[in-house]
Amino acid sequence: MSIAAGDQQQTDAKLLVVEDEPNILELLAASLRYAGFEVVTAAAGSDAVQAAQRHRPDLIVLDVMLPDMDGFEVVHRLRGGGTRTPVVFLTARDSTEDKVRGLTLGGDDYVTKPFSLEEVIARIQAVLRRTRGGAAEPSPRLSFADLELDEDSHEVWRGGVQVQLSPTEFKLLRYFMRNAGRVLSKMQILDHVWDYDFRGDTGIVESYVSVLRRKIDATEPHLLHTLRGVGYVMRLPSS
Amino acid sequence: MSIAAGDQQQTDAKLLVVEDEPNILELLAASLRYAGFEVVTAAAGSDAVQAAQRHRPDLIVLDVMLPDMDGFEVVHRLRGGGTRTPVVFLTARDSTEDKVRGLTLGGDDYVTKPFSLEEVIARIQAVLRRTRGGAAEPSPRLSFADLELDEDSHEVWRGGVQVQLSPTEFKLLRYFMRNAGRVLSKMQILDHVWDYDFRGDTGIVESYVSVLRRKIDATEPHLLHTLRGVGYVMRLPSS
DNA sequence: CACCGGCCTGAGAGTTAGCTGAAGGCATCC
DNA sequence: GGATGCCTTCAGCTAACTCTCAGGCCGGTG
Repeated sequence: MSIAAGDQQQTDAKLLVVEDEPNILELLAASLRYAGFEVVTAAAGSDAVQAAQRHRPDLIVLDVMLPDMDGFEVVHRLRGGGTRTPVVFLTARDSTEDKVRGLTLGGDDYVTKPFSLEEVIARIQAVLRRTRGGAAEPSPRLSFADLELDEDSHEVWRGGVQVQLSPTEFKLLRYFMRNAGRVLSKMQILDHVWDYDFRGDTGIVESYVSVLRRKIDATEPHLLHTLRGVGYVMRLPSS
Repeated sequence: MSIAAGDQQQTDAKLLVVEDEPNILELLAASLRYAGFEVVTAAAGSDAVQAAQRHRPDLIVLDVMLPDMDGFEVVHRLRGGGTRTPVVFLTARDSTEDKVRGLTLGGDDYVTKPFSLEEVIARIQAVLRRTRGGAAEPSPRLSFADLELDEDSHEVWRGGVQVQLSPTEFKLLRYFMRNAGRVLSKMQILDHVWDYDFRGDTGIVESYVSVLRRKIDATEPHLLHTLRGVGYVMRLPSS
């Protein structure tokens, strides 16, 4: 898989990632490190509790299904020990979401498998923003040139005019904006914006870039540029 | 990501939460903190009395059934010590309900288990309002655009015309109005508006939003908007 | 300048999220 | 004990979205 160098904006937050499937653990750890996080990992619930006590992470990414105990049990033990570290849960989509309920109460959140890296990183940053900055936060916005994107409300404006985007279009644009000025290959885009189990080819990236251009890049100056044979980049025209 | 920063309007009131079931204590503590309160906890009656004397909370959330002594005994000891801290009782929906009713004359209040967080927070704020602001309080109203909601009388108006809502519809609307401009996921709504033991899925949120739209959002401008794949938001249409 | 590979884009099939009316069950009121 | 209102589930429907594909375009290269 290919990974962007990008996404730093959180100042050195330390994450504990807990996941028993080695491939997914590796995928997460690598890309979260690239995204600027300090990452420690654990593959089982008991290890997770220990690791949390030793490393004192700012946030825990926690698979709900673990071999020895489930994610809720892990949290329960941590909370019993007095720690209130926020958690982002990873949960299967089909699992009856009974037990997931209650997660959105204490500032925690969840992401369903299979996920896209964009999704996970966005959730992690949102939870960190909330827990760090206290409660009364201004809406988190990305902007580039006269493009503006509200991560919370999923609203997008170009030159002050609001634009309607579908969920995938939104994730793609957010990825571009977070990595503005950086060249992104189609493979990279696929790996970050689409779910990790997506089995199509990069043609779909072309399709979505095309739609995105029509929706948010129809006016001068154009911001989304093709680098033939390399990928795409969001930047102001180099005149 | 889309969790509300939520519900602050009480200025830093300090709460003591007393409850012996760890899960419910955790649920309450986390979400009340999240709602902007300062929270200290106790799991038994004796601890509660001590904690009350040490921390001098503005209000106590008190389970009636405790392992060592019941809630009334706790209050009795506190009152004996001269403190007049207001109390919101938590009680099972059974005969003791009557017993609590007698105690709520002095400005206290009670909530029956299983409760919804909206309910608990609303009661806490109502009691704080009464005890802080003295007696002659104006009726507490929420308003957004030409929507108006009276928290005491449970009356609702859209554009000056009164609308009849069922209890659940009312709670749902109040939650939207308290978090106007903020995106709320169906899961969040379920967690806040429905009782914590509700075991259904988020389909019921769709049903109630549908009804609410018919009752309070049939006229322009529409205030309740769907963000596909994300949740709902109450706001004025953007352009 | 002709060819080739990469890229663009619109159309269409298939899938899913969300909306809504209907109906059963439960509690409450008269 | 019947009637009413409310909660909850469900199924049919619609609109929106995802993804694929094919035909055409464009740029680079021989």
